[in-house]
Amino acid sequence: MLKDPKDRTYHHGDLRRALLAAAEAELAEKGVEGFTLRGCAKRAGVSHAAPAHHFKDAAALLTALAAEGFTRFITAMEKRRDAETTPRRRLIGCGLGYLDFARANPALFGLMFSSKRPDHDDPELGKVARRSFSVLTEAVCAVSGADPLVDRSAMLDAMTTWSVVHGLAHLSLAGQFHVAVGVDPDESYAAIIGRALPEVDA
Amino acid sequence: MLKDPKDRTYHHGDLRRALLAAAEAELAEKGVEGFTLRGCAKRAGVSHAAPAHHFKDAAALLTALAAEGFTRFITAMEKRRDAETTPRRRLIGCGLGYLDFARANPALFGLMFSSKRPDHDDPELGKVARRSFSVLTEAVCAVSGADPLVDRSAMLDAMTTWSVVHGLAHLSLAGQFHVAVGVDPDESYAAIIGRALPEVDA
DNA sequence: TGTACATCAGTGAACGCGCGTTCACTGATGTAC
DNA sequence: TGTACATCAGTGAACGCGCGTTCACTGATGTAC
Repeated sequence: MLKDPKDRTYHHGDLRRALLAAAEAELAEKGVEGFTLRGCAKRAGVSHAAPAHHFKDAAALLTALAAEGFTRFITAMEKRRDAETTPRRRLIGCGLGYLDFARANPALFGLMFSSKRPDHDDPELGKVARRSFSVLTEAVCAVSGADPLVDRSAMLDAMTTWSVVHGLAHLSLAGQFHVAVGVDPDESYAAIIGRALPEVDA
Repeated sequence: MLKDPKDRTYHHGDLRRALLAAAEAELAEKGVEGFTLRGCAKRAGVSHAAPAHHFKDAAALLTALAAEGFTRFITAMEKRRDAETTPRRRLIGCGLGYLDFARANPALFGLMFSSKRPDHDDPELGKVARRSFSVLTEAVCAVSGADPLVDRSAMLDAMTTWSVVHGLAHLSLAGQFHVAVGVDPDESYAAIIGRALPEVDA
């Protein structure tokens, strides 16, 4: 994460980006509760006063990081979804992408969903978070053929799918499923998501 | 939380219990990330050095609090379960108790499941946490008639139910379902849990 | 192309703050005789 | 029942630490002429 001293210039070039990367590493290493601005600055190789030029405070940095997390989260879901063809398999793909992201970025996932340190009223963060949720609900919609916004049963279907995937992600990260999951987690996870889905097509 | 000064004796009487209560209030007010030992001591009306006689450090206090949370969590599930008669309704009752607890104690729920500050390797905490999980899996078992420990499909059923309830709790606390849930959350929640259940009896 | 200058991004010393921890102490309690 | 004494639980002052924040500064960059 630290720059090569030979590349060292007085001006960093892209400290904002470097701080986001440092923050992510810091988060992974220390956890949300041990996260500090000074630690990020040190990791990015700048003085501890430098971040102030880019982020008002720690909350602002964490808010930006959470937003970046959500865009990567969306990408993870879309990637798995687009590898499938039937609506049902595409929906399960979204769920598996959701779980891929959570397992690959546990600390970031926790920041996005379980921490109060980011400013969840930030419009930018709210926008991208809502967009990520719509990826899942749209996939549910494609299975049931009904719009969750008008059809109550479709809404409950969407909430069910979202809940099972979200719960699976949390419990999996908490290490509750180690034994049960076995060597190929994807297979178990797909079976679990499938169980929570309405039996429309197979 | 502070004692009546007239009751004041040099020895507190039950400072350990008072500290646990103070910690819970402190947690609810400041969040896990803003939780401090000094704040607890102040709230309990003792000097900040007093807690050391009862808890080694903040992690020990939070570990004990999380353990207490799990026992109350178990009670919440059992209460709702025991109000029902059929296995399926008893299982849904467990889930609703799970959600009752999460909504009534959001900060404590977060401490138990999403924080790294308590010592999750503590044997006492591990024991009561495992016991709480078994309440749910036993109820699943009563529905399917199969033992999750031997039957793989029953295991997946248990994981599905647990996941959907856990995800529902998290998302509900995060405020994602406000609009969708309506005036009677229980009815929506029961419908969602029911959707994730195998169709054995009705 | 060269020079002067404004702007910007980073430095490093200093600050006050609240934290956990330590320690000598003191008042209350329990027990032995 | 009374006295002496050990033990225990809480006090309050002191400490060092890392935190966020501030501020005068300085080096790099971009632009006007």
